[in-house]
Amino acid sequence: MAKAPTVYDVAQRAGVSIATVSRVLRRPDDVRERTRTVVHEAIRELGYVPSGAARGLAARSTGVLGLCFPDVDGIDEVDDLPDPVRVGEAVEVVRDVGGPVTARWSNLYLGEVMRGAELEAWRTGHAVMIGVARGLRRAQAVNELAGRVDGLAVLSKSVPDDLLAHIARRVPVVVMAGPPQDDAYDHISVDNRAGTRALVDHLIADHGLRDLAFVGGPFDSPDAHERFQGFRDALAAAGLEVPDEPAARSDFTRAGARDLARTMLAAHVTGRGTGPTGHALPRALVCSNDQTALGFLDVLTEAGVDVPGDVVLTGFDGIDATQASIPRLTTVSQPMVELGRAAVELLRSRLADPSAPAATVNLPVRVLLRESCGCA
Amino acid sequence: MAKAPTVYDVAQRAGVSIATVSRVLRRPDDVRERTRTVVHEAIRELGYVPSGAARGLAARSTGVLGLCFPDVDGIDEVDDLPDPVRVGEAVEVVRDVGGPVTARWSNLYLGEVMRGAELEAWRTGHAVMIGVARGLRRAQAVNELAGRVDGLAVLSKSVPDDLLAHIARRVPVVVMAGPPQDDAYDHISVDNRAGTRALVDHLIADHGLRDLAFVGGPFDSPDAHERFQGFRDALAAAGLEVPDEPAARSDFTRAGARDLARTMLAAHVTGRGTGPTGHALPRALVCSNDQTALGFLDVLTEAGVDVPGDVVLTGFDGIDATQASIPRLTTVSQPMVELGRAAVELLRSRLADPSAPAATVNLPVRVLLRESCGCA
DNA sequence: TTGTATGCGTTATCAA
DNA sequence: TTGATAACGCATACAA
Repeated sequence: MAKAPTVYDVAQRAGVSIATVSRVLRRPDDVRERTRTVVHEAIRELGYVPSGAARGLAARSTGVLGLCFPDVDGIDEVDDLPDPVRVGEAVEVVRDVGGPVTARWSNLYLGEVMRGAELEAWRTGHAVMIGVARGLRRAQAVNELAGRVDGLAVLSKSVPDDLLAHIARRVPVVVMAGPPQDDAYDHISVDNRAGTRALVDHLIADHGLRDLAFVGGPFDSPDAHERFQGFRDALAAAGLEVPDEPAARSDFTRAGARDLARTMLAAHVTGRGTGPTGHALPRALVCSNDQTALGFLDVLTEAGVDVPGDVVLTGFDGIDATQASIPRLTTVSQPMVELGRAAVELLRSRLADPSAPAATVNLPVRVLLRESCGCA
Repeated sequence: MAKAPTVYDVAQRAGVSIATVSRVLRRPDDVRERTRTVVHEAIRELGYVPSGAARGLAARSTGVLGLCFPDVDGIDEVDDLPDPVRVGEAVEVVRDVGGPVTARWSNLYLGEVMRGAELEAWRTGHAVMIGVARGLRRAQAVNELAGRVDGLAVLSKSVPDDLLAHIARRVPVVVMAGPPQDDAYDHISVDNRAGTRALVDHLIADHGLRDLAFVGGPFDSPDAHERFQGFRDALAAAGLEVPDEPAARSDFTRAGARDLARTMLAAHVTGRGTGPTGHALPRALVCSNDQTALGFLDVLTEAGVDVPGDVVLTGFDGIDATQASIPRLTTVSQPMVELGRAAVELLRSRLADPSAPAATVNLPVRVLLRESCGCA
């Protein structure tokens, strides 16, 4: 890196002015063919690569869009992250005895969202910069990210409100995947409620189920809450009794769901009333996410309860593991890639028309009917 | 976005010079406490966010590291990518009859690499910018990426050699996951050869296998080639006959592997010789990647061939699906997150000492012994 | 079609 | 401890 060549170097070598060099790159049609050739030659000989910083400064636009995610690694401070250990060239041989399959929901989810965003950004000639709001320096990191981009897509809850308000004064912000909210930002949300509603409609109408229970998620999850509302909508529409609260709440993890399932199973087996299977499990368990449903499936299968024969089970999210379970899980798949694409799309239209009123795009979901609800 | 405030605005409001504003942000200790407070107040009132472009220009360093990947979406041109279709709020209900599970190896792989890179970058106060080398404008996109970062980590084969040479004159480049190569770049490679060697050593030593075959990958895959070398190393060390070529070659996809497996199976069943299972399948199939092994597993299981009883099967990569198969697949897991971390690490040391000789870091892999090789 | 000159918003050097 | 002021590398309005 001897010192990167600049427009001046190229101009000198090509025997033209710096303006011409710039033009060759930005508006080739305004330059005589011969000149263009000479300049390109100089560029190639010198190994010239334009400085993005200088360009962004002069053009008042960086051509970069930002993506801000919450931390999913459970790493909060620099100290939490051990220095990488390299065992040299040693190959470790490990007897893998199994155990719970690693839950990589978040990784996959975010990865897909990024993929969609990158795709749409590429399509429109933008670059993408990613940032994770984590740690104590979170504010600074988010701030710097905002300073480097033309627009910022933020995953709901990943940035504190006041910080978000601050950076939103500099760049357009779109919030991804939160509940539709009435603030100053553009929103891109996923139709949790309608998705659950459609799923439960199916259970009631096509499978004739009437004894359904909802397994909720964490209290502070707006997604889980909306899904529960969709559940209630369906019951109400069918004239069934509508519960005020979920029958139980999971923590959205597979392991947590297993514990919950065991507890419920024990209570029912020892307990009150009988159902088709000799105990009072509901005929259908509508779970607020896939991990929860899979955890239940683990326990039910282990206990000899047939799914969907004895208990119908459904999830939400559409993670890969739902295709691999036995039976495969009926679920509602989230448009993860679309989420990223839509965010970038919204950002672009906001950039094009800064004065338009804040918009909310509600992305449709897809109900995937598989074996766990009794569909072939 | 009324027009973002600048240092001048902040300085005026705080009644100080722009130099002081800059200092408050970069070297707070050089500023009197009282002054600091005043400036911070002005910053907050004005909603000031420093311009990354201006900063990068003045400081001659952007604080951003770049990550360049090959396209994995099969999208080559803008026209290949349909405009996103929003069905409004309609929820689509789909009967999912199954079929091959979508192969998302690349996505997951790249996602993990990014995760590692982001983590390490965050740790050291850098931002990460991603770029996919795809389409006709690939050269321009890569060029622009290079112009915006302090260093660039490139996935092997994602950028043409001449282009790479060009941008390497401006920013340090590290090549990820290619074969160790003797060029001017820093490399971070995965120990494909030693990993396969260790795996096959295990099959021979611990399971007493002597009739092993290697299912290769595409001709142009250096990874597949190295793994084959590791296979040969192990056979040679055990005094077994060493083949010059893989017994067969898959295209690294599960579907392709299935076809291949069917062909092989047919040939053997109708054919020459007999083995423990009544036909001449080798006792062990060492596959060059997981998808290939899983495709074989599909077909073998379907044909009633017991794995590992009749045929031992192994893969390479360590994708999630290998934990879900029955039996679970013995494989060699790639250090994907580590790959990203190491790349950023290398970039940093290169930035710190531009004159150091090009280095190659060989990342160790982990052999995961599971049921498909006969381990409990 | 090309060149000149100015400004973009910071950082950093040097004085004060 | 603070303030002037000169880069930084490019885009662009205006002249030629």
